[in-house]
Amino acid sequence: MQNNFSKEIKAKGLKITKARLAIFEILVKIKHPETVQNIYKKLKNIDLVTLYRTIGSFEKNGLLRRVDLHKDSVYYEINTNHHHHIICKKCGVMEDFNICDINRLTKKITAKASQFKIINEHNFELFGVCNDCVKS
Amino acid sequence: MQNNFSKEIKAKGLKITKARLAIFEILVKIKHPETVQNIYKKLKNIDLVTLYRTIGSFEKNGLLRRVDLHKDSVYYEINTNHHHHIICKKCGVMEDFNICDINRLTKKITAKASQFKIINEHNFELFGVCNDCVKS
DNA sequence: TTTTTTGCAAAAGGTTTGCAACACG
DNA sequence: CGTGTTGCAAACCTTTTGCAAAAAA
Repeated sequence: MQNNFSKEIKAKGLKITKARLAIFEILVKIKHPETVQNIYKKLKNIDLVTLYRTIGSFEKNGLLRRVDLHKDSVYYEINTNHHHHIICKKCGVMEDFNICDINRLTKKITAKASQFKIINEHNFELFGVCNDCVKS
Repeated sequence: MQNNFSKEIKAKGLKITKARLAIFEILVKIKHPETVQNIYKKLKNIDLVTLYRTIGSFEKNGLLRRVDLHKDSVYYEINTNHHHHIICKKCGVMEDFNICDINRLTKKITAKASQFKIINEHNFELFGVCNDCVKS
């Protein structure tokens, strides 16, 4: 059982399985953050429990990023092309951006922090009102 | 029924009630982000359902911030003294920081964004390993 | 063949809803 | 007094757990 995504999964020390390949493929395709339930809807013949377990292990291994969009559910996104999101509080529309200056900021922050020198992950999402919702 | 917190609540157009004052007071005291369940434990004679509804309305009215710490539950924090958090991925210890350059960043970001000019909220949390956990 | 992963059923949590009683202003 | 808020019970939805069968290496 081999395809384009086997390498990424194997590189994390995980076994290649039908479920993992299918889930990884969906995540690569959708690009945008998505809920577990919506990922599940796109899956065929994979149990919801397996999806939860797979997402858990993908997240732990850094294949997946968890994104907080201040919505009811948790969203997950494939962890490539480092970027963040602006979310419209009115209609929910989303746009990506890639300015985040994280290196410069973490340097400044760790210089001041008393308990931390090592920072290796970050959340950064913006919320506002999209141009369409401003008009109406 | 009046105390120090009546003003803040009234300013948002909410009625002053026993539940709202009690919940607001707890949130002011704990300062750190906290789960609904833990806030509930500190409450007396207030139903969990009322707590959920109150948190919902406080959040909508900007009295409360929701903070994503990449843990199982959602955390809430009183929305004063703008700051963010560094969380240790190993032991969960948390430290505040207040460098975030949000104004400079949102200017750069909205200049490039195609669908957004107005940004009025943001998430920004860092994750790393605290100095104690590095040693052990 | 050994170890990990999966599916199913069921349990456990967390959050929301409907409705009648109550309290604020 | 009218409207918004609360408490209770129950529903609902999400996520986790245990265990036996199946699959990967």
